[in-house]
Amino acid sequence: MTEKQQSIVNSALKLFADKGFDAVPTSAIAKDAGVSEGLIFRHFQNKVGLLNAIMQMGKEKIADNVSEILALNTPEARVTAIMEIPFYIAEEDYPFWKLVYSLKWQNDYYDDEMSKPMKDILISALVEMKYIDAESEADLILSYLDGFATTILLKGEVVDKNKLLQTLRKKYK
Amino acid sequence: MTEKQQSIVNSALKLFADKGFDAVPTSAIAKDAGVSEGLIFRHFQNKVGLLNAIMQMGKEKIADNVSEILALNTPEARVTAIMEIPFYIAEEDYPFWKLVYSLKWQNDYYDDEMSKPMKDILISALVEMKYIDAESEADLILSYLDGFATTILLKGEVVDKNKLLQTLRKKYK
Amino acid sequence: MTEKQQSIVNSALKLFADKGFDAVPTSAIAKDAGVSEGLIFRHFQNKVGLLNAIMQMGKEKIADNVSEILALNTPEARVTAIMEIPFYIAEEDYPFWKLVYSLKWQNDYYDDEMSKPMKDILISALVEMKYIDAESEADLILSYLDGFATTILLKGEVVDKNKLLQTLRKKYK
Amino acid sequence: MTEKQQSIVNSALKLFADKGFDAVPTSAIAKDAGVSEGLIFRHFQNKVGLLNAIMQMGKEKIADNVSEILALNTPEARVTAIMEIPFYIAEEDYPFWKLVYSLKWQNDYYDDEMSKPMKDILISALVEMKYIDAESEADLILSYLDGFATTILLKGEVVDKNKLLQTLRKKYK
DNA sequence: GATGAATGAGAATTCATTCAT
DNA sequence: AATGAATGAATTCTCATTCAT
Repeated sequence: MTEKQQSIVNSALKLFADKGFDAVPTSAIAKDAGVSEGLIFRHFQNKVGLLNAIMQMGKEKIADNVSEILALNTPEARVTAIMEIPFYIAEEDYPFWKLVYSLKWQNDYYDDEMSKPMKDILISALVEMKYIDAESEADLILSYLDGFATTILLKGEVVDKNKLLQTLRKKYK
Repeated sequence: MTEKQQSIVNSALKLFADKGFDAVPTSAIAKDAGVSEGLIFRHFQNKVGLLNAIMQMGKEKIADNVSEILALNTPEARVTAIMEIPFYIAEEDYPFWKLVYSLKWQNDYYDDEMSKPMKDILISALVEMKYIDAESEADLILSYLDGFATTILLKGEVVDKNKLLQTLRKKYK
Repeated sequence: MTEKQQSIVNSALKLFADKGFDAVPTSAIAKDAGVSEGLIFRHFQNKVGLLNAIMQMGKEKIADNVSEILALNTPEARVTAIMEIPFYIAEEDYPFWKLVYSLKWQNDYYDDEMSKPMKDILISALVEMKYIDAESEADLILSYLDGFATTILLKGEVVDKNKLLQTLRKKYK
Repeated sequence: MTEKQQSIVNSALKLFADKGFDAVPTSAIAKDAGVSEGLIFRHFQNKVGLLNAIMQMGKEKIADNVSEILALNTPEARVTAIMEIPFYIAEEDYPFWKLVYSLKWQNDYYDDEMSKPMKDILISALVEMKYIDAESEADLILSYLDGFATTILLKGEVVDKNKLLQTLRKKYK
């Protein structure tokens, strides 16, 4: 990926995360990226192609996450790690996650791809832990995860993330 | 509000919730509502005015919710009721809540107004219950709430809501 | 003409004179006149009909002017009177004349009707005064008239009308 | 300025001069100019931006006029030259001046900028010529100028411009 | 006579996308 | 690869006009 390509992706990600995919004209992306509008289409075919490229890059990050979690020894550790994912998102990755969460509400395409691997890991961990209704238990934990993500990504400046994590951990001693 | 005005609001709410505010042209709303496009602007000034009207109507619903919860006797009951709100949203109100949640991600204007009263109730209930860090505790519960809302509104057809609630309650017996 | 009809005409005249016929929506007229938009069409058929009604009323005023001038004894007095017409327009008639002058530039329909009688009087007066090229002389005087009208109607607050008239008269002792 | 940009400006000037700014849709300009409607907005932002561009180009023409007049040796020559400006407007510049004069009547924004330099030259010439009330004298001459412009631009085909100028000069021999 | 809801045509503007250079 | 002019379809919004009450 050339420097300009990267610049387009960065600008698009920032703007999409901020205003939503549909609210961002390609002209705004080109301007922010300091390139001509035509270049976006030469590199990414069309606006959706640009979105796909962004999501593709994100998925690779997620794959890394998944393997880290799989590397944990106990099922308990794996479950906890998943639930606490939002607390460990690097600030530089906030735009990507904001975009993922905003797309959830309009488009189920990306969502499944993102959460499916986590759900699979969760269920097998919970089965290993002898939970009777592992699926419902998994859904509950994924709900927590979504809730924490929502809070952290949207109220990052208002809510004390670390205190929140502490409070959470006390419950799950 | 005339019949046609109501029809516009209904169609807009449905479409906004489904595709997102920015992805719905006013022509689509008019068509769905069976009115001329101009009428939207005559009644609501502009597209944002229409959105505002929808949100205004929703806020009244929320106010009702708030007073119901305040009517509960014990702080424990109030806390539980808030956390479980998403499980009790009527299906006919799903579009409104989907819209609220989707707007959160591009526009924090409405959000504060929505969650502020709940947070206030939570904090005073938690103080009454002698929690040391009531604020963090409240944030945690509101995070749960957002997570449950996300799951129920988005995966309503895939996830068994009642089972999920049962699983949740077992934890907070 | 009923009170509301008069109110419509007044508002329309004021707004047309100020912003130009094409720049004034009928909705603005209705609002300013304090009547419903439909009423304009009931009384005047359409927007052009309203303009015609205004111009018709103005023409009657002009006819009065014409007879006053015809009543003057000497041809010199008549010529002078015509040239000085703009200096004697009542302030309340400014909007009407501004409208006439603004329409000149888009629409030759009204202009002829307004200036034709004056030109006829001028020519016969000038013939009587033994001018060789009465027509050119008349055009020159009508040009003066237009110039004074332009100055007085547009720069009424900036230019001292009376001083200007004095200066003019010194030339034509 | 590209060829198409120039074509837009030409068409707009012609149509605005003819029918008035508010009466000309951008679609008509695009059609006349043989370009897509969108191009107008890409180059000039909006309809008013197009008008501004036209006026800006015209002001440069005026500046040329002003310097020519300033180059004249005697104050008498300068005064006469200003008064006679309308007689020397090139036919190709008629549309621009028609536009200026038609805008005067709804919008005084441009007017001052146009006539101010002329008034300044006039006053200093008249002072040099020992006129007691130079300002009023200047206003009178500017009124003449406006009158001649009105006649020539609007009745150019009906009135004999040269004869009129002759008649005028006889007065000011 | 009077209102105000409603319409439909059209006007200004936006925007994804193409294309010559 | 990169630009920027250009397009055409859509989109938001306006406005004269009609019509039921």
